[in-house]
Amino acid sequence: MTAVEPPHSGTRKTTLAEVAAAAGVSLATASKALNNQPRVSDATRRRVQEAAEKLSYIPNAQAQSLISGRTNSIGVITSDLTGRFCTPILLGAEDEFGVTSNTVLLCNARGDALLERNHLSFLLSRNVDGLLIVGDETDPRPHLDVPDNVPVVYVYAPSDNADDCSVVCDNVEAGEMAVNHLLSCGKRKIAIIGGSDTTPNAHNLLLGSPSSAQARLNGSLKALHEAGLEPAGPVRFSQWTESWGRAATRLLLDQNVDFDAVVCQCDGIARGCMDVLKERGISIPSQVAVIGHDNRDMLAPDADPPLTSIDNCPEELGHVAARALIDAINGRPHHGVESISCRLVQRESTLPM
Amino acid sequence: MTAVEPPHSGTRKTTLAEVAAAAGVSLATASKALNNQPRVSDATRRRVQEAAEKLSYIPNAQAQSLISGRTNSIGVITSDLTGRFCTPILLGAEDEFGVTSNTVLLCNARGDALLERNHLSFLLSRNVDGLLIVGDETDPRPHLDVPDNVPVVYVYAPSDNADDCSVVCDNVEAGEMAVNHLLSCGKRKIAIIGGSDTTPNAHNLLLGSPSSAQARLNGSLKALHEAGLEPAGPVRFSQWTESWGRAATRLLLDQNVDFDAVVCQCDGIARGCMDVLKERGISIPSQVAVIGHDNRDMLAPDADPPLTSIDNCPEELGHVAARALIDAINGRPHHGVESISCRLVQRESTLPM
DNA sequence: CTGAAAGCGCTAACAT
DNA sequence: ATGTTAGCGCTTTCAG
Repeated sequence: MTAVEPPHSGTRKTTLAEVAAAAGVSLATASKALNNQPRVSDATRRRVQEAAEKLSYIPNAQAQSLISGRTNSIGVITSDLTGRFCTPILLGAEDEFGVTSNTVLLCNARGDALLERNHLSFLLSRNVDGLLIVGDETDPRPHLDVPDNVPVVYVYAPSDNADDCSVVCDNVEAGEMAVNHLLSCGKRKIAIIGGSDTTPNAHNLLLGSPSSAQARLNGSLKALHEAGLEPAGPVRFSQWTESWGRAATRLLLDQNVDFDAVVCQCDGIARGCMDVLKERGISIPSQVAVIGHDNRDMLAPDADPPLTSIDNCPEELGHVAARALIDAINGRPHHGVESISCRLVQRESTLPM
Repeated sequence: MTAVEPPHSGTRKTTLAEVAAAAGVSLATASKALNNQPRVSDATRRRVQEAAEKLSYIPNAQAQSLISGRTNSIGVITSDLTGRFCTPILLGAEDEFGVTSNTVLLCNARGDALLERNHLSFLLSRNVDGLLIVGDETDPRPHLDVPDNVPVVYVYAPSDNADDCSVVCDNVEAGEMAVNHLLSCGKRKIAIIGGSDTTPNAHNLLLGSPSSAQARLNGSLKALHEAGLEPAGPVRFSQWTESWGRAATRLLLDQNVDFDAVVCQCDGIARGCMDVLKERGISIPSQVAVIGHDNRDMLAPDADPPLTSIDNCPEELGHVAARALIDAINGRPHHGVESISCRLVQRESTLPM
């Protein structure tokens, strides 16, 4: 960490007083003129605006918010080191705020609770109008203690306090969607390769908040049961990696499980699965169809054949979360967990084209 | 005298005045006490700190920076929609700024020049102490017109104004490094599969700033020439995708090019290349070694075999850029382009292990 | 329609 | 060692 010195004496910014002087009016009039307040003659207004333009006047947001009590900025605390969830969520949030002219103060807590507290008090001292807490897992995270005039929305990882507002993606629906798609393709013997099943702790069990692996599985099982089916072979959990996808697929094949489709709980697993199927000369999708989760950029569209996948729509998550936050800032807080629907992206790993 | 309210029931934030009153001291003393200024007795200081703690006092950053003239915040404008470059760069910058003292205002311009200008004036009105402009390509980008008391550092995509400070990764060195590693593994017949060669426009030609594909190629050719070698087969450019990697590799094989190693200009291409090699029964790395660029999380480590790759160290880019920005904020601006070294990450696609 | 004056919350000279 | 006072740049009554 490098030391920061006192301000460098550089060119000073033009103040409103200077603009007023240049336009030959008082401070108050200049302020009204620039803020489109009513009690200013058109001629004066124009004169002030021209002076401001000429001096390239930029209003001081600090001074403004000292008065208004509003900063038109929101704080985002994330623990997402890859930017995978965070970036699309921020994009969505920016879209929403764009209208209101808002700035995002971004902090990365790197999953460290202490760092998170530091960032939090920092953002509070900056008087952010609201907070977006972006997790990188679907498991619930501890409620954050924040003065209750500052609204908070939890994104991706919900708060463990049911009264808080959380926006998450619907992994149960995602699991269902995967199976239903395969069924619609005429597949009936559907195997499932799980991701990493972080055993939910007592806390999460109480809340009934399973890991994303469990949630996706629950959805898939539900869809199977509704069709009067059971998964082909045992469902195993290990990691969210290609190598696990390879290993799990080899297991299925070596144990002579009879299957014509595989739900892989992430695209990496699906890629590993496809590799092994191709290695064994099994054609995709005619003999075995493969579907993934997450619709990851580098993994799904460019697979061979391109991989059908369930997109969690993180950008939509950002939109909805931002809207909830704006509502709360405007005095209409949301409560509880809001689930965002996923989207099926059909490609050739399930559809012969 | 206003009653002191507990933090959770109060709507208004506690001010320093309230803390001072609670501690029975003046405003000035309270300020000194909390800012560890010298002229306060230990007893008083403790009393004030306790009062502040009890009232959960949070200083108002707006008021502070109205006085100090600095906001302890920097603005970041990015056009990186995936967060791939931006996130690690932000992490590096956060490290450098020290988590407790600085905030990052993040804006995404989505490659839109107008939106960029909007964000820029927004950040300026917020009096950011400096600006980090993060591109998503290695090609130079237009210089940004900013009042010269606000320092700017361009990251990843350099400014087209040589007087500006830019921090970029050294793709020439990366290209060299890839070839030299293969040479050190005993390979001599090295093929190269290029990425997307965005034809540099007249502007870039003048600046001598080739695309990253060209830069990497130049480095690789340099290393080959120094070893008295030429690339095996023609070097082709198309896209940064796996399918191009597959196509290019098939071309090499079908045209009977004699090669024992391939430099792929990104990990996706390398993955496609490996797939085709395996498909044709060519063993990696004993018959043909494969090396990629970028060391992408989901692509390189989990390939089969794991893919050796050149890491562009974006986090280091963030560190260096942040340091340059801090220097500039402190009145010691950097000028010109600074190149950051890459790092070779050895895995089994080049090394039998 | 325009301007003088009172702060927003805080720090930094200057008293005491 | 502590208190008083004058602003930082701006908006907003409230007089003219």
